[in-house]
Formats: sequence, structure tokens, C-alpha cells
Amino acid sequence: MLNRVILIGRLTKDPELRYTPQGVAVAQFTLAVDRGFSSNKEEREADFIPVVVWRQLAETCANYLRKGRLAAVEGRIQVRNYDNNEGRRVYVTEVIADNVRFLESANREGGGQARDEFAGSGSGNGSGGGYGGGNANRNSGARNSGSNNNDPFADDGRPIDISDDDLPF
Amino acid sequence: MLNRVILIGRLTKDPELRYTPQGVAVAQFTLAVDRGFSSNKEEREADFIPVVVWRQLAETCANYLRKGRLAAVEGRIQVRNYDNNEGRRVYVTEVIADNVRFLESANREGGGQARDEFAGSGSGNGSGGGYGGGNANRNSGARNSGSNNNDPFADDGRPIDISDDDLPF
Amino acid sequence: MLNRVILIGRLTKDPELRYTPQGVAVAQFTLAVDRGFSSNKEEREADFIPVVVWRQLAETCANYLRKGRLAAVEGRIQVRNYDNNEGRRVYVTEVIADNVRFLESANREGGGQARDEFAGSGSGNGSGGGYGGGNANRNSGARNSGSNNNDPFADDGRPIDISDDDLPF
Amino acid sequence: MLNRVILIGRLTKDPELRYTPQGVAVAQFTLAVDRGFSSNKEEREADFIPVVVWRQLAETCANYLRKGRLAAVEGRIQVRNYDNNEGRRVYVTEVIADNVRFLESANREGGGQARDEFAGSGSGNGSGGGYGGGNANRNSGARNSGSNNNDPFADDGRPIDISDDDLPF
DNA sequence: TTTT
DNA sequence: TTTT
Repeated sequence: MLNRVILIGRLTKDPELRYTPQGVAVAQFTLAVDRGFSSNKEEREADFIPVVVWRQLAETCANYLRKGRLAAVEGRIQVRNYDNNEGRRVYVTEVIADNVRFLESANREGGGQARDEFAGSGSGNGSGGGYGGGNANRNSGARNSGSNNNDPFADDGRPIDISDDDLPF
Repeated sequence: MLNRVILIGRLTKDPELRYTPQGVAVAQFTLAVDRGFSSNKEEREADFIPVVVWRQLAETCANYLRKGRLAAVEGRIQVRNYDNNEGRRVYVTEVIADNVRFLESANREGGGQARDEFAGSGSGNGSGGGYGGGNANRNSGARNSGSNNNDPFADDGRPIDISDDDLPF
Repeated sequence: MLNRVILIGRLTKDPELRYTPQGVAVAQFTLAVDRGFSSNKEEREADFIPVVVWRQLAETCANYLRKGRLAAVEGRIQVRNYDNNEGRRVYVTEVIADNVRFLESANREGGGQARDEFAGSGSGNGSGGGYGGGNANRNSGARNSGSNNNDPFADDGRPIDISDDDLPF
Repeated sequence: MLNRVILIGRLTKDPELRYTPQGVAVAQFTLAVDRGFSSNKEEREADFIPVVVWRQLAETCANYLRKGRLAAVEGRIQVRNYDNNEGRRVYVTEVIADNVRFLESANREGGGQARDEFAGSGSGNGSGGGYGGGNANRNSGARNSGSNNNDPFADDGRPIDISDDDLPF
């Protein structure tokens, strides 16, 4: 009925960008979200929350987000399952983001100068707004040339399970 | 950068449906949101929060929501201002909803039988999904025949300020 | 930094109430959250999201929530891991709720008459407000008499991992 | 029943810190929240949303937040009203924050070196965690010495309406 | 393993 | 001006 998540945290790695067989972009990254009130503990505690982003927003994230950057993510919790190679059912919980805010400038390790870049797939921005268009082409080109290691499988062999049913449109 | 509101409460009145000069539907209603922890107070306390809904979702709300019904609303806070007839600037704060859940069946006072109807204008459902299409026509017919008291002005003369700039598309 | 989840869905089973060795109440249940926009699919789709509730709120949930009931949950995503009996690391993602709203009256299958009961562990209600106090005693009594299958282990042997570190106070 | 707001934006001014007659700290500031998708407009659009913070968190905000800083705010919408000097009822909508995250280091204009400071009045941290205690004393000293323009009235004479009933404990 |  |  209603399923809404908002997170602020830091990327544990650069985002990984892949494409479905149909050429749809998917990015994945993990957000380390500090728990804050761990007053009495030695180590700093955090939850490591996997985030999945689709389509144009995936490409924008791949372009602008890097390991260590602070980001805000809006989305929904998705629980999916698959049977692993031992025939056991495994449950995977991810946040499917429909809005990502880049809370730190890109010039931490180089060129950028902008602040508060944003990237969203908000309510009904069918046309795509200010960022995009050309991107799509460039990337789907890359996709085709990138051939068969573009298929959406994680390094550990677990499927990312991207069928057209998942596409949020 | 990020502006997200989620409310659950009861309608203080039936929704009011209007149309812009361009024929875009807008509904308004107020949610009474109980504060809950007013343990020691006589009267039960609530916040009365004005909600604005656009387009197809406006029409669905007008069709299904009624005074007293429980609803969940997702949206963003919008603050707008206008100068009233005494030349004084007045600020109006509303929640612009992009998702409304009907948490009570319509058969409280009559015919309906469904439970947990939903209505959303989620991420990019351009075409409108299961509810709609015909609606638009029926209603814009009503709009035209409804003549000149269909214009989007509140009873107290304060403009609801619906220009094309507000349209979330 | 920020980790906020809001869900509305139906319980797939009655809540399970347990107690830590220190006598702290924990309840678990799963919320089936309909995805809504699965227009073209046969089966209705949902995410099944595990929810964990602590202390007094756990007991209130155990008292008022039942399989099939509609509830709203506010909380945060927590990812924890343990090594299963095959020595493999397993990740468990749950929503740790700090606020639960009962969106359906309890009289669906019997006695109750109230509507919109609520139960929260809101900002700083250290003492417990209107519901509580006596509860704690009554229940921890029940706990002790309930003897040794009160320990917080799921039926499948996977630990629920309730140490004092998890206690949100 | 449920009333939750999450905002990310920049302060339009330094926070204003006041004290109730009972010595309870209140801070107010306004967040400028960019709307994002104003693609086709000249001017950058934003909502200017008033935020109110109580007690220890008020003092932390007054210490760390400054005009122009980026912050995330979690809270609830509160609508209150008062009769102005012309005997007209005026409605004021504010976000009562129970959690504020400082998303930019304090060293933008000087001394600080920390990053991602946080300040919360989270679920049940009755005692106050790592920051506080002494603060209260120091500040209520400041309050008393600050004499009679410490009373919680806005510059325009509109009351901020802080009675003990508003205190979230 | 799932709810209406 | 307010809902259960």
C-alpha cells in the first residue's frame, strides 16, 4: 500500500552500472548509514544498505557518485528471492531508488565545481528534464559494444533479476 | 533538495474538485491528523493540514474520499503567498500530494464493497494504469457544462493559484 | 545519518512475542505491502517486509495486531548478519519500528469496539504515557513462567540476535 | 495518526534561539528547499519552510547551523493559529523537528573541522547521549542574564506560542 | 513460508 | 471553519 524509504549515507564503493538485455540501465551501490546514537561503542556503527537505481537516474549516479560521497536516497524497499546454486532460497532486500541527491560536490578528487547537483525521476517527468538525452545514446552504444559481460549478474553469480517487470514505467 | 511528507488522518469535509482554465483537475481537502500523545489533555488534539491533489488523482479522490474517511497521503510541502485584499502578504502552506491511499472502504454509508482501494500518480505512470481514461472525458465534460463557478477560487475569495507552472509535469 | 522507513500493509501472521534473557520484549511480524501498480500482472504483487518491535510497543502490537490487519509502521532499516550452521554469512534486513498505527479496528473477529487505536514510542516518551507501567510487570511475569522456549530464536534456528546493544535506549 | 516530514535544504539565516518563561530552549530557522524540476524557469524555485526545534537540539542547532548551510530535518507538520492585532485569525504552519543532520562542515567560514556532525532527539534518548547536560545549565544561565528580550516573540510581534503543552516530553 |  |  505504501512503502517509502529515505536514507542519507556514504557510498562504500563506486556505483556499478549494468544494462539489461533490453538495454535498460541499472546501477547498484551500497550506502553506509551511520546509526548515530552508538554513544558507548568503540567502533562506529552503520547499516550497509544496498540501493538499486534504474534508467537515466542510474547513468547519472554512475557519472556523479563515487566511493565515500554523501548522498540522499528516496525509494521503496523491495524484497526478492532466488534459489542459489545449492538449491536454497535466498532473500535479497534492496532499496529501489526513485530519487537521489548528491550532497557533496564532485570536486573532492578533481575537476567539478558544482554544488548540490540533483538527479531525480520524479512524478511524471516523462521527458527527462535537464540531464539526459544524449546520455542515453552514448551509453546504449557502450552497452552494445560492451557485449556479453554487460549482462546483469553480480560478481558472485547471484542474479540481479532484471526483467521488464521490474521496470518502473 | 528533498521535501517529503507522509500523513495519515481523516478528511474534515468532502474533497472539493475544481478545474483550471486549461481544464486540469485540482482537488483540495483537509486532513485531521491526531497528535496521539496528548495524554493529559481533555480535548483530543489534531493538526488540520490542507492537501492539494492534481489531475487524475484529484478526480479519483473526489470520487472515493468523503468526510471522516481515513486516508494516507504522500507528497511535499509547498509554501506559496499572495497579497490579500488589504494588500497584505499571506502565506499558505499545503501538502501537494502525489500519492493517496484510501484506508477505509467506501461502504461505510452505502454501496461500495471494495477495500483498500488505491490511487497514485507514481513514478512515471504516464498512461494512467487501471483507473482513468474515461474519467478524464466525463469530468472535463462536467467541467465545461459546470460553467463559471468552476473556476479555482476558494469561497473566501483567496486564489488557489493554479497556473501552468504548478502542474507537476 | 538518516534512515527512515514508512510502510502500510497487512500482517501475514499474528505477531510473535519473545523476551530477551534480560526480560526485554521483542515482537516480530511480516508486513505484506502491495506494490499497487502491477496493472498487467495476474497475481497481485507485494513485498513481504519483516518488522521488529521492542519493549512496550512490542507488547501492544502482540495484543492488538493479528494476521490480516492493516497497519502503518515507522522505523529504520537495519541490516545484520550472522554465520549460519554451514559457516556461511547470512544477511538479514528488517525494519526496526519505533511507531506502529493500527489502521483497523480489532472487532473484525470479535469483541473490540475501538477504532484507530495507536501505539507509539515517540520522541522521548520515556515514561510510557497512557499505556504501560503495569504491563511490563505483567508480561515479564508471563515471560518467566513461560520458561525456556521464550528465548529469542526463530523456529528455523536462526538467531534473532537480541543483545543489549540493540536496545534503542 | 501519522505525520512525518523529511526535508533537505539550506538555512536562509542563522537560527534564532529563545527560551520559554520556564527556561526551555526553542530555535527557529527557515529552510530553503529547492524544487529541482523547474527546468524551464529562469529563477531557481524553492519552498521556504519554517522549522522549530526544542530543548537540547535547539541549542545544538544554534551552535552549529548558520545561514547557507545544508541540513536535513526530520519532524512533523504543526498548524497553529492565533488572533492578530486586527482580530483576525492567522494560521501558521511549521515543521517541528525532532532530528536535524548537519550536512556541511562548520569550517566553511572559520574554525571547525568536523564533518557530518549530527544532532538528534531520537526515539527515547531520555538522558541525552553525548552532547548535553552541561549545555543546559550554561545556556539557561545565558537566558537569565539575557533578561526580558528573551521572551519568545517574533520580531513582528506574532507570538511563537510556547506553552508547556507544546513540549514534546 | 506469506496479507486483502 | 474542522475528523474518529
